[in-house]
Amino acid sequence: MIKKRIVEIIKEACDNCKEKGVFPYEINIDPIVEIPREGEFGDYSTNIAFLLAPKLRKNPQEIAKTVIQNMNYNDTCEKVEPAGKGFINFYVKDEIWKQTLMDIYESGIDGFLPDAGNGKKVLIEFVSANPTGPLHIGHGRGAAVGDVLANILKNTGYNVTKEYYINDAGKQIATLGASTYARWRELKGEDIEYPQHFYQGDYVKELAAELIEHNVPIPANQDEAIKFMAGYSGSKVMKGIQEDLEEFGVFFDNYYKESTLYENGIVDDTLELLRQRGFSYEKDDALWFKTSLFEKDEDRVLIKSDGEKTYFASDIAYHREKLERGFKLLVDLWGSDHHGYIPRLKASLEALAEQKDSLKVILIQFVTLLKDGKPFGMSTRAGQFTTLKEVLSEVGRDAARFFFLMRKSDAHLEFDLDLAKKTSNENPVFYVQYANARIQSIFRNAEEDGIDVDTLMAESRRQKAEGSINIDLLTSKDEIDLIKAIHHFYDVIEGCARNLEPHRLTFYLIDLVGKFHSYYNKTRVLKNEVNLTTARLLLLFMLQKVIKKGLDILGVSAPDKM
RNA sequence: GCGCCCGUAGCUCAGUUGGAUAGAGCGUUGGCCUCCGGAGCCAAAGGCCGUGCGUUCAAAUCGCACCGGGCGCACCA
Repeated sequence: MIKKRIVEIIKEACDNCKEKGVFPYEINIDPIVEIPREGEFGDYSTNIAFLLAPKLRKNPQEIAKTVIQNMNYNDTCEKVEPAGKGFINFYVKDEIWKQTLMDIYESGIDGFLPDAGNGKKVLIEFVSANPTGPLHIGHGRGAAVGDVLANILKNTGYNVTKEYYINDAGKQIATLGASTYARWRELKGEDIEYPQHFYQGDYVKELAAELIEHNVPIPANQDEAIKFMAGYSGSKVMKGIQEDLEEFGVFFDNYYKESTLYENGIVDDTLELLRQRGFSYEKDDALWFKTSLFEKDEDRVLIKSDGEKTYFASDIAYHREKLERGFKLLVDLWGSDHHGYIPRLKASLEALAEQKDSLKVILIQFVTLLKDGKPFGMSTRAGQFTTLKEVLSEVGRDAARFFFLMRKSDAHLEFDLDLAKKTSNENPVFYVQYANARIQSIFRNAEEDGIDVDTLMAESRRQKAEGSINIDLLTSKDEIDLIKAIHHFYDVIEGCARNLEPHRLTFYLIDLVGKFHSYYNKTRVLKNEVNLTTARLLLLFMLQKVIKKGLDILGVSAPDKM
């Protein structure tokens, strides 16, 4: 990593300044090195002079000059310049850039990616839709974001577990049972009123019809029948959800049932623990948690006056259980309408384990479907669904996943169905995939010229050892820029992981691929002088590795032909 | 009333830990293959970064107030 080398160079320079007595004392700040906006400010820049200025009581421009004078950068940079009001800009040697290309080849793309996680155990919980109806498009967005985030964390050295939490103990499942029972009686010819608060979707009728069709024996007692149907419908719906997720390319390591928390006494244990520590109290025949002790929020009910436990109670138990399973970082993806729930849950983790910061909640904003430029199918009328399944069959997995990741997750997303279906440059999915197909096409043509790209790579590796490296012939600005862009994959992935923001990868890929398309248009790869062709093929080889890896993390396919 | 998110080009949106002259796609206008895939490329036009005040060497980014949009504020799940 060149950036790390730059940080070292700066630190060394500061040490030199101290030794020579230029600085009165040891400088102990981590210099911030960033990639400047494209332009004349070099490959990297640091603001360290600004940070030192108040301490040394000197003008930042002067400090920048002093630091540079005491800097040994010749191994990495062709020049280092003071700029602006006190920036220090680093211009990395082209040879170094080219060298990193070979280094990435040596280490492989996986070895190249950062190891920020260091094996840390992460539990990422997402979707977690109640099994009372099919997944809708909002769940799809959560599924895409969660799955890709998991991929990113896995690729940066985290030990990741993906989990789906099933609320199977609450009232909703009971209502699903009652709904199915009511529909079942209707189908049996009874004239009954179907209550407003029951599930309105047609899938309930279908479930009831199935029961009749397959002659499933129904208990005669009404309560037992409802209970039976709750179990039946719940597992059927859950199965459907799993099938939809599978089609979407999302697989979970665990499905964790709320009911197991009760069966294993974890909820009662947790409540007892809170009571012992004095974080709960009784009022109006209910048991309350002292949220206000930890967060700017009101106290919340754990056990209602009728003796029933709230969802909050089991959620606390669930998250405590996550910590006890050894997870150090808990990532939850919730619909943004649940944002008000964050403080109380964090408060509970603080109360139980002083670990409120180990919980990171990512909010998923709403998705609006657009068709013919107009919002579509978002009726609030009960029972009207715009299901994930429908969207998938309309636009396919690749476009759906890619589109869900084109916005940061806490921003509204307009999902343009027409655009997602287009096979043109307007559709960014195809734009990215097309780049890969184009490179592959060049490789196919190369093969016709008797060049096998894989053997070529091995060859260039040997040449490197002999000191005559083909990549020396990559001299144009476009080529160096492409190499830099390839190298920045590292920073992008690191940023995605640090901020838990997978959308950055999507933007990076679009940008990277744009550089390639531009390069392709002005530069001929094949049928040049043989060493030049070789050098350019090598560049494309590494570029393709990054594109494929990026798409792989997004869970989007990278076809060789389109 | 209280809280959270959002406000950047005509539209949809990026903008790194606060950094230098604000970025892309679409749309508009005008160009580019005898040539590795035109599902592509190049160029132009387009901006009070919602408004005001503050913090800072430096603010689209942080703080406060206001305006506008969305969403929450149950002994619901």
